[in-house]
Amino acid sequence: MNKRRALTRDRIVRAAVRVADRRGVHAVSMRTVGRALGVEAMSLYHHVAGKEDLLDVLAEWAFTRIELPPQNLPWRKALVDRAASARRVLSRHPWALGMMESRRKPSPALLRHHDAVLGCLRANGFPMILATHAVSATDAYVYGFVLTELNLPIKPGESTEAFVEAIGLPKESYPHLAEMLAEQVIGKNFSYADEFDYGLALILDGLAERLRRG
Amino acid sequence: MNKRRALTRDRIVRAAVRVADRRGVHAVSMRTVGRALGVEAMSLYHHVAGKEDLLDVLAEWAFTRIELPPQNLPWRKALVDRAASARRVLSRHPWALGMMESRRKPSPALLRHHDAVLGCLRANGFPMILATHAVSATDAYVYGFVLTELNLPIKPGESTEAFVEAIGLPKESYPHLAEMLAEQVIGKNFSYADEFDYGLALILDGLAERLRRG
DNA sequence: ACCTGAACACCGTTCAAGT
DNA sequence: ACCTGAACACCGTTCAAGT
Repeated sequence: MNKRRALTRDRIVRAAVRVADRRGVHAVSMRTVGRALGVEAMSLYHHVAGKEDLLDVLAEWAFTRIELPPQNLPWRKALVDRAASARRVLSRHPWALGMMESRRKPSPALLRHHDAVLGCLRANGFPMILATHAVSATDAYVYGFVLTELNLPIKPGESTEAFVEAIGLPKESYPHLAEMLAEQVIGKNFSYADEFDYGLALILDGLAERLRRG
Repeated sequence: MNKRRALTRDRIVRAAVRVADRRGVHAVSMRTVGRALGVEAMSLYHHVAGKEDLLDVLAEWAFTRIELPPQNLPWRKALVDRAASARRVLSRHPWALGMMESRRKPSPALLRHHDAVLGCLRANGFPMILATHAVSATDAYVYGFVLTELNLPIKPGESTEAFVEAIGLPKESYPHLAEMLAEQVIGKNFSYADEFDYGLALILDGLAERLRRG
């Protein structure tokens, strides 16, 4: 059914995203993406420089999904919204974060994003230096949180018992970890996801304090 | 020269680390690691379950490099030291962070690490809940910062001009980014690495405040 | 201009065979 | 018990050939 539609860079990216979402980045190959489009692997080379280029385009695609903050939003809400949006996108497409480390040039989508956030902070009276700190700190926190979240042995829906089970290691070796689990996880409806807001608030409170002090 | 030495899991990991450091994770294959040991790829299967297992062991190895904080250290210094150690290790072995997303069970080294940090915070009077927040927030920040640091288009030594050059995009499209570069980067001896301490201080100040308030 | 088939040098992994 | 050679089903990429 795809046979008649012309091959475009855009159709290729969307097919690659589909493959990556469903079967992981490791499954993204010139051949699987070609197959998903009903086309030979070699046809892709007319629209994409090669595998590396395909992965670059994939990373770029993910960053365009993250919502840009409106310039006139209060800064705290803008940063919270942006963090939530980034977290949502990166959680939905786990391959995107893993690719950041290996990609080269900063993607236009990332630059556009940083520019918008800086603009919003400036409009809210942030000195440029503080705006830079704010972007750097919140960015790092969001990326890192998603990274550890993806690395957790359980998915959001699962029971905390499954979590403890998954770790399942002798109490004696990890006394404080065991205490932590006993106190906060077992029996409680602990959700690691809630940690996100707490840590973000730590950073935002710090920024508010420094903005106030001038 | 390696011909006579018996093959062990340990020698295999060290060879894999060497390959990953020198030529990237993508270059780590059963065949290249075998070659590095003067052995056929198939020999590795007697000590390692397969490629996935080899990568797990590689990730585990990296985390064992991160220094554990002594229990009796003041909490703030302990967290700063640990952040610095983690950052150093993950920067030296960039493949480690990229692998977190795809690995399964939490590594013993990671559990041991968290246990030690929790222990140190508890010894410093942290309620368990606050200690959990502290570990979660600083962990996320450190991982995320290293991730963006690795993703930067320049290496620490290079000039800021090279940085601006590398971005090299029309001022009109990114007015605030351009202003930021003009104000803080060009001509100044701006170092993105310095951002690390600022953001970490934001988090640690927040924790100190919450510890004081009880 | 766009797509393809065959070919090359690589992968991970299995398995029967060697020592 | 440990190592290997050959084989299988995969990769990315080149290139000459088709339409």
